[in-house]
Amino acid sequence: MADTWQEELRARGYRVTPQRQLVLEAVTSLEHGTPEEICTEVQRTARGVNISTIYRTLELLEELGLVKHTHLGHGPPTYHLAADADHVHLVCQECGTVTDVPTRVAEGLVDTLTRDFGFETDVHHLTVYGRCSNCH
Amino acid sequence: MADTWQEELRARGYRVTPQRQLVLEAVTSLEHGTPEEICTEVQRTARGVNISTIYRTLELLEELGLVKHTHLGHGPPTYHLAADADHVHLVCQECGTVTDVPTRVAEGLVDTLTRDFGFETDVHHLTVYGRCSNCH
DNA sequence: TTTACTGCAAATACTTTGCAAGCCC
DNA sequence: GGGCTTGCAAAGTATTTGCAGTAAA
Repeated sequence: MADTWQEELRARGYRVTPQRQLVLEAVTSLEHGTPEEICTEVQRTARGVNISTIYRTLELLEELGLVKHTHLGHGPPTYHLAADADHVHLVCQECGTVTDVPTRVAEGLVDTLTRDFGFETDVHHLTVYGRCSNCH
Repeated sequence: MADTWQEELRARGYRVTPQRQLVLEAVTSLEHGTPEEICTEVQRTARGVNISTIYRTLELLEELGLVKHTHLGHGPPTYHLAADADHVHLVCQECGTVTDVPTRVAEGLVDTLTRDFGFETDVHHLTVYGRCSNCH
């Protein structure tokens, strides 16, 4: 399963470029990152890369199902690998800390929404706000 | 319990102004609204009110615990009365529809997070993404 | 009168878009 | 070589801030 995504790109008429590889690597190594942070990470290797390329690339990678994003509050969205997405974000409204917990915690919620409302939950996009154990 | 919030304002050294009353009324009648939408609603009564006043007022009303906001996706946040907040938002990633369901559906999740992670969930700020019954 | 509040305009943050040059295939 | 991609700059959308005039108490 070496370079599947590259082939997938080409199969769809897109091209494999250094920028796209770098963005995917940055998302991988950062685990969680805003477009700005990803841009900074990419620029450690290739200085010329523009922020608008980051936005365009993230949109493309998301369309391909390689990365996902979540809204963790006011600011810019956070991107992460779709493959690493098996967790739910807990955001502390007090200190801003983000904790990852297994999606298993939302099983009951998912079942209820499916059963009672016919709603198919995207658990990987779930963010829960509240107070972490340090802040109460 | 007529004018408690006005007294609360004054008690804290703030002032009761027509703008603040109008914003609260707009949030009440809209049920859910972005700052922009609230501004438009307010301006149906008082044309001169500026969008920056809306932002400042919403921040104040939230600090007082009268209104709350949620992030329903990319765009601007949605404000609603704290008193009306007893629901969870289901956002369809396909058609964009927002459905309100009782917070009760998240009981299990809340309990698990409290028990296993010491995390105190703010259910009223909970937004669940996925596909609604019409979109799959 | 005192000083919080507002409107206005400018600044800031985040994201998108147009276009000519560049590079993948 | 064709056309998808990129960098750059400019425009667009969302929000914040400074300041001087206005109004609540």
